[in-house]
Amino acid sequence: MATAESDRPGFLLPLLLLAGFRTLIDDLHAELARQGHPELRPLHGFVLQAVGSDGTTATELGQRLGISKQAAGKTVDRLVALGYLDRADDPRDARRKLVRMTPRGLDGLRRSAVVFDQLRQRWADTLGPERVAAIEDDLRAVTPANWFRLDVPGWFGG
Amino acid sequence: MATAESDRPGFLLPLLLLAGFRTLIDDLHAELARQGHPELRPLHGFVLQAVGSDGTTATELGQRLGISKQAAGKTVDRLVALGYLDRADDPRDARRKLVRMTPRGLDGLRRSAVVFDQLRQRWADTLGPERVAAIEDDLRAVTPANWFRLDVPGWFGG
DNA sequence: ACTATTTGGTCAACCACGTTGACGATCCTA
DNA sequence: TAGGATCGTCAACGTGGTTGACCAAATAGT
Repeated sequence: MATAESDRPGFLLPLLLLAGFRTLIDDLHAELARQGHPELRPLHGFVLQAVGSDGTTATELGQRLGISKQAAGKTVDRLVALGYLDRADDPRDARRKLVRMTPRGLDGLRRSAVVFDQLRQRWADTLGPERVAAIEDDLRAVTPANWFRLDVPGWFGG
Repeated sequence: MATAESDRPGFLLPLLLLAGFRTLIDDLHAELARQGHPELRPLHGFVLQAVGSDGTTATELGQRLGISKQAAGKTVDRLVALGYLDRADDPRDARRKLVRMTPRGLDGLRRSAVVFDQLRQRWADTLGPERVAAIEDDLRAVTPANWFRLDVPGWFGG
């Protein structure tokens, strides 16, 4: 039974959306730690996703993530130190440094995708697949398109 | 027309939830800035909410927000500096410092609530009220209960 | 071909928001 | 009254952002 409209102050909606997001992220994080990636921070999966199997540069990564090239560079530094990414010179442009995924990075990304799929399935088991799909459709309808294309200003927070 | 299940990789769901959250928060933020509260950071509204009209202490605030008392203290520092909160000695316990909302803080909190209600209404205009309610019901069902009671570890992120 | 501009990466300083550890001061309890 | 718990704060640190400055390399314009 749905609660009456008057019982739903507006501040609950953002809180629930945040709760949903963080629940998924925390579960992912815990599962990745169990699967041999304890150093992978929650947002790193999205960074790996943004790097992609073709690799990128720090500047381009920054644009995709909607953050400055300096911030992207620092994030790359950390993931390089953790062994998830590496840097290589671009033979065709001596200014550019290609950022590519290492095998470990690829493993982390693949596992992230698998776990996310499992978590979504768990929601579907609880709510029914059509309601999960409805949430996705609805959120797509009320959020700017660039959000789910990953080129959004500040999607990291901050 | 809903997209087929196979078209919905799991990583889209958290992204859409985050997009929904940040869209609301950004819109709130922009509107609050327009209404005379440009310094209010997106999360400050939740802090004011947690302080409440009765006031609290830093330690208790930390428990409500699921962060350390030190972090809560620093957040209070900032909001005091901005004129949204003030501190007073507790006459019955010299260790405690009562954190209370100033008139400006109360104004910010009230406006936040109004704007959030308006934003929720805007979603209802687009999606239909029953689908917004369904999103809320569904998210309640798949997230731990403490989330929407505001006493959750690390709901700030980080 | 040689300047002038743009672009890519990095350094430095800074800020917001969190963490842990330590430590007085105060309160409560045995 | 001694011992322990609690409150606030200080300090050091980590992470994830920001701006500004700057050099080197590529590109565009004359």
